[in-house]
Amino acid sequence: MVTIAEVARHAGVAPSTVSYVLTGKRSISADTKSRVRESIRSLGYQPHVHTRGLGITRTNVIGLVLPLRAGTYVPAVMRFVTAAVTTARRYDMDLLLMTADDGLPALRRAANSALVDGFLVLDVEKEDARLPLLRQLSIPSVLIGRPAAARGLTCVDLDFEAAGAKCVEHLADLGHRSIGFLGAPSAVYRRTTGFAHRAMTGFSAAAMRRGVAATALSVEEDHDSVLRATEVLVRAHPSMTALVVHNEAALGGITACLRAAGRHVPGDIAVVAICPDELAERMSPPLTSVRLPAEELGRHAVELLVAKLDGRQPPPLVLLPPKLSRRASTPDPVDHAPAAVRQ
Amino acid sequence: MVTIAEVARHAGVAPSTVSYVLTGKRSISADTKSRVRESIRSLGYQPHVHTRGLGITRTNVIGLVLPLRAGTYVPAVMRFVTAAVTTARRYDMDLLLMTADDGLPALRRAANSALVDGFLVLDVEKEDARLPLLRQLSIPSVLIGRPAAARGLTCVDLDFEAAGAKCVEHLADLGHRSIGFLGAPSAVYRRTTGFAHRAMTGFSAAAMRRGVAATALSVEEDHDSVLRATEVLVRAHPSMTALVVHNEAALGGITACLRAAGRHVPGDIAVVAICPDELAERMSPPLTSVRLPAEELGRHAVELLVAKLDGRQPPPLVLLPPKLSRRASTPDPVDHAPAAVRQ
DNA sequence: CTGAAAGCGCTAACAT
DNA sequence: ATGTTAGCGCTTTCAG
Repeated sequence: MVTIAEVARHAGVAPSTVSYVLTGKRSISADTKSRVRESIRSLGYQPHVHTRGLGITRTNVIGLVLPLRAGTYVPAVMRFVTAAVTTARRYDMDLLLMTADDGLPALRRAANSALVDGFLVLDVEKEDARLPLLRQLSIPSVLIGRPAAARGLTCVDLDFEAAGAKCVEHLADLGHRSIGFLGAPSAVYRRTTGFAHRAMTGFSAAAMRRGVAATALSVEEDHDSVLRATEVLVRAHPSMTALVVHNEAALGGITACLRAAGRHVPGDIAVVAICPDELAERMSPPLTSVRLPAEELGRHAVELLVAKLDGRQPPPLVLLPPKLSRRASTPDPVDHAPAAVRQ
Repeated sequence: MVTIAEVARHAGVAPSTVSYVLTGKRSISADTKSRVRESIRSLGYQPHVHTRGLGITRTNVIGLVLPLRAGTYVPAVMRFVTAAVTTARRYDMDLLLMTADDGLPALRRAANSALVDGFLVLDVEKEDARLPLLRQLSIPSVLIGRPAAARGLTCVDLDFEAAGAKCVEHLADLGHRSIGFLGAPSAVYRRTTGFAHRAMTGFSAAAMRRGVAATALSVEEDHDSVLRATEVLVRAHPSMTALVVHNEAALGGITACLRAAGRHVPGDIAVVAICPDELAERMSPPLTSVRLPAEELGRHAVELLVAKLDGRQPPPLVLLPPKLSRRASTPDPVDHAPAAVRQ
């Protein structure tokens, strides 16, 4: 291993001089400087990561904090990783995937040892335990998600409130006057996960604005629960002609469950999903959906972090606007469709 | 910042004693141990990774070398990453995704600066420029792939030779006597990529053993090339009743192309693919396939690396046996099928 | 402008 | 079973 001492010997100077050439913290004669540079090159010297007093030298590594808790759906997380790693490459940076269940010690370790230049944090909860630490660390971080107290932090997220609203707008424009909402498992709402809550809020508020009847229900992950929820909705609200689904697990069986409850998609009931585009496209019939833009979120997150590392002051919050793609599950109203019923 | 010295003072012992309590590298009296532990807790001590003598202490980070060259199909690579990151977590290790196009400087940097404990190298070519460096580095590495000179290195790969053979065996068992092979683009064979070559070799050798007529063709990635290749095969070998396809890009259009050449799958011609299972399942008709087990390769690779880090001596080469899943594209022979023709 | 030398927090010989 | 001490590679005083 080639050390600073060897470089110094090779260049005929003191170790400290080499250090100063590297850090630029004091002026060095052009002659010495070039001699040291030459030695560095010819010996192939590489600074040793574990001995940088203050993070003066960048590591060009971004710490991506993604706890692999039980129940984490890894492929979904990987969509973020793919986007982040691709974007990071454009800035000549690498990604350290930090998957420890309890992030705190790992975060502290990585920050203190100057292993990474900054953090990207996934899976952010409303009252996230990691926030105080992140604020206090010397290296910057960007959150994917939207905690309650974002003060002093940078966040990227989909505007889930607008997403919920957009679903309602689309359906109301098509003439629907009674709309159901199938949300995440109730545990998600009980935890302070935020995004689920915000989508539901957006949905309800938009329904009020448009004078549309709205009924929201949380749905567990098992098939039975989906079946029961749809039946409840259909029975209690026979005039309901549209459904918004914000639950990827439930999505797979939704058409079949509605059919079991006596409703045909899209003839009897229209469906809009909030989910990744690929998923919506692959359903039969293909579902109109507001997309969950993992790719864009990942890309923006990296770009925000790079901006902070460069000393720029990026906006504290980037909220991606929702984009609705219309597919077969929300056709134009036809004459023989069940009459829309005013609330 | 709480240091080991402060903990020592607080517990009334020497710094080294604290260190030994932490590392467990020598026996400490139960009394002292608990006193030190108590001090650590009450002072909130966090080890500072910044100063570990020689790379004796591990960083618990694995460097995953995956050059994101132009043309790299990221989702395919991510299948390895997913498997690797999940397995690494089980050993309490993290993954550093090193995506620089030219791996050499990055490899050297990571190794010299003790950023990672070892490397996992993807995308290994037969004469890989990184091999000499990897051999000479002080940290271990595991290759996914199979270079020509594997001496001193550890490799994991699918046994592509057996995979090619397995396709032939299956088809020969069904009575086919003339089989075609559509391989990777010719550039892949010209480059020393190995796996393509080995699959083809296995195919040809098995055909010889079984006394089956074999015709191999390389296929470019564009649709036209697929069309042309199938036509050539069908025309030149009218008695051909089966096809082995080792080319993911060509797979999508293969059924249509055969149809255009006047052959129906599986009525007129049977098809076996070497590709990920998901892909084969989603085709219509679903294709019999030998699966490309990215998940297992990733898992094995991490496990081999961990073994080396623990000072164990893992086998230098793990060759996963091919697994053939039969699907609709290779039905049992029926009476009205074209008569099998002996060579 | 440059060297010598004292640490940084920690580990591992070498002592007892 | 524990303490003492000499480094690890690098930065940063302190002296010229």
